[in-house]
Amino acid sequence: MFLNEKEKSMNEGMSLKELAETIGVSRTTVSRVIAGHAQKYRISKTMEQKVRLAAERYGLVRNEVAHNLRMQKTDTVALMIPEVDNPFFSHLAHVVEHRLRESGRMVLLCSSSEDSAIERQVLSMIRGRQIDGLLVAPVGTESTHFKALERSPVVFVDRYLEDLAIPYVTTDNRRGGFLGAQYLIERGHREIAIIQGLPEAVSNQDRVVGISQVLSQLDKAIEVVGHGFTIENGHESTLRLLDKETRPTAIFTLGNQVALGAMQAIQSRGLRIPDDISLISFDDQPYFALTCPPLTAVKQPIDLIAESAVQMLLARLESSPVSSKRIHPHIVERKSVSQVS
Amino acid sequence: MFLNEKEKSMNEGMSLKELAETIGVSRTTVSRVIAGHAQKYRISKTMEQKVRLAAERYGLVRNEVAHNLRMQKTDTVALMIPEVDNPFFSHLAHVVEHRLRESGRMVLLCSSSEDSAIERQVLSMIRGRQIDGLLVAPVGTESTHFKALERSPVVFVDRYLEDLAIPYVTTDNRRGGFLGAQYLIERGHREIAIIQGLPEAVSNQDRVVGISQVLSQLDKAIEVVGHGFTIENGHESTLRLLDKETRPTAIFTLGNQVALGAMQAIQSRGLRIPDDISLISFDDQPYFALTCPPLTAVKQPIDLIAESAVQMLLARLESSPVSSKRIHPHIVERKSVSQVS
DNA sequence: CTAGTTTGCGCACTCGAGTGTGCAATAAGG
DNA sequence: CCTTATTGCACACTCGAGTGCGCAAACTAG
Repeated sequence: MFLNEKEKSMNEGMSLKELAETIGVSRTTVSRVIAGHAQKYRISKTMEQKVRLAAERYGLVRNEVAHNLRMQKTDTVALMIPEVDNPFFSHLAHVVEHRLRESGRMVLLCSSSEDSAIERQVLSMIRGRQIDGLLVAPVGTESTHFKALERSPVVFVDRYLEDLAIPYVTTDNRRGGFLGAQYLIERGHREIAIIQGLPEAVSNQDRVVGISQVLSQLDKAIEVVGHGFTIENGHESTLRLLDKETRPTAIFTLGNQVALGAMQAIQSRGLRIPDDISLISFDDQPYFALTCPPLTAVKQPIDLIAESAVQMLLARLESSPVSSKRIHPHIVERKSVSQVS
Repeated sequence: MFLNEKEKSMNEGMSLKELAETIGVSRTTVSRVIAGHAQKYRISKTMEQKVRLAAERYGLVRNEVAHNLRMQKTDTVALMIPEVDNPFFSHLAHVVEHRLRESGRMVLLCSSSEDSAIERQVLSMIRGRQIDGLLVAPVGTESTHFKALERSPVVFVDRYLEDLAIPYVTTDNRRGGFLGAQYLIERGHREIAIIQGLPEAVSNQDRVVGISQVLSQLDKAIEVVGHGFTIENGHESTLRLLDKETRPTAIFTLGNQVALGAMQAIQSRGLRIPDDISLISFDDQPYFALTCPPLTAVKQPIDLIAESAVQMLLARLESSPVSSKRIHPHIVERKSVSQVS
């Protein structure tokens, strides 16, 4: 597009090659002036001005594809996340896009739909596209298809694969799990149910580990149910929990969408939060302050995670050494957890 | 990346050129086999098999940049939206990415941050990148920088510029505004305040027009305040409304984030919805069902909008004729609007 | 006015893949 | 067995921009 119009006459869009022809100089010269190498290649001031003016006048638009081929880079970074429409990831994408644009790069948006097969498919689609780097939240724990990328500028974000030499930025999920569980324990809860997101996701696993560290001190075995960072999972898992003979006194959901589903389910059963049952969730979102009741949550500093990940990737692009980061979450206390006597 | 490793020995990633050299045939032949043109160019079955096997064995990865240069297309579509982290747009992006991937294309994610200057900057960044098409929700009403794209495969989504010959898919915002206002009127509301999103956005303007059609029948002049599809705008505008001597009996917010801010503000003043004041919002979101109280909203069929836009773009890529679409919204009734006597 | 230096610019190559055409080797026909 | 058709493959070009190097013209110096 953009260049296949017939009306070349209008001042929009003329390739470097065409411009060279219209002003009657070689492409070489134009290329050098545009690249700012005029001095280096001893282009006369006169000629330089001539080219500059013409570029301005005719609206020079360099063919980036050709440029990319020659330069062996594309100023493009791929961002692969499980679902764009999970607020956690959409915010992440927002910050990433913003920061990368500031650095003159563009973002290729890839979604794995939490499906390892799609992840592999997408990976093969971006292979060969000569992207400069990759930011990815891997779906599962399978590391084979990332193995070949260990020496490439890749940074894991939110999730990671420990057995690979690929740096990552993530919430300290164990600590988050720990904090959340502790919060419940301190308020007298003993019958605590965990509704997890995707069991395969490392972030999820770490959250569960953190929670276990607290709950294992109790006699009770921890109950972890559910499958998927979705509203549906939250809804169905909660219904199942509520139907049991001994209902938990508190539910800890491990994802913002899961919490939404849980709330729906609890309300649909005519129960009240936190009077009848308490609810706390991992991953705080703005609207948690407005739900009924406002939800207490373990907040992940998404902006910080996203910016660190971009910084790290930019560092890797310059071959600077980087080291993985776990960022501390904290509890945002609202009104969804009651004190149990 | 992906190819700059030294260990070519491992079966990951060998370019067409390299593969040709390793099996001792010309690149031409490999290229033709891979492109499926074996028959057309009379490549022998034997040779074809040989190439196919080698491709499989060595893990052929074609250099897409070179391919793109030669083919004058990139199988990439740019999606330019104001903010990725507005749930409306993140869902839109989700569907778009999904559908385009199914068609073998990738998505270049661009954000304009509701800023016309950034929009222009981004537009110039994708110019020359030889993208196949563009899906865009334009920021304002300025059409000059899109003028040059009239004959290119561009589709406006959610917002549009009527004076350009560029097709669009959008909610029928006038009708949505009409429905929402009518809903309030029918329930006895007369003092209605509108908190708009961005006044420059066509979608917003149309909503206001639709509302006016209903409210102009009343004696009252319509009160439209606010600026921006943000939580902050919702919050501040609402506070200002609440501080007036005659408080409106109902507020109609023209964006999902605006509604969130409005709720916060109302609650912070110790007022209750819908007893003290009613609230209805444009653009329904899943969590609206869980707020306190559940919010009544004018729902836009985002999936339908996104899919239509993609369909339309794919049609344009095949030079099929397309015509713009306005999709009907409808009211999702919940509990945030009271009957006023 | 000539020898040497500097300045200014463009040729011809590169990046990696796709394609029209030509040239051998083989097969078919008489 | 020789001619003609057919098959099989690769040369050399293309896409558009970047770059080493060389060759003229202009300038300086002797």
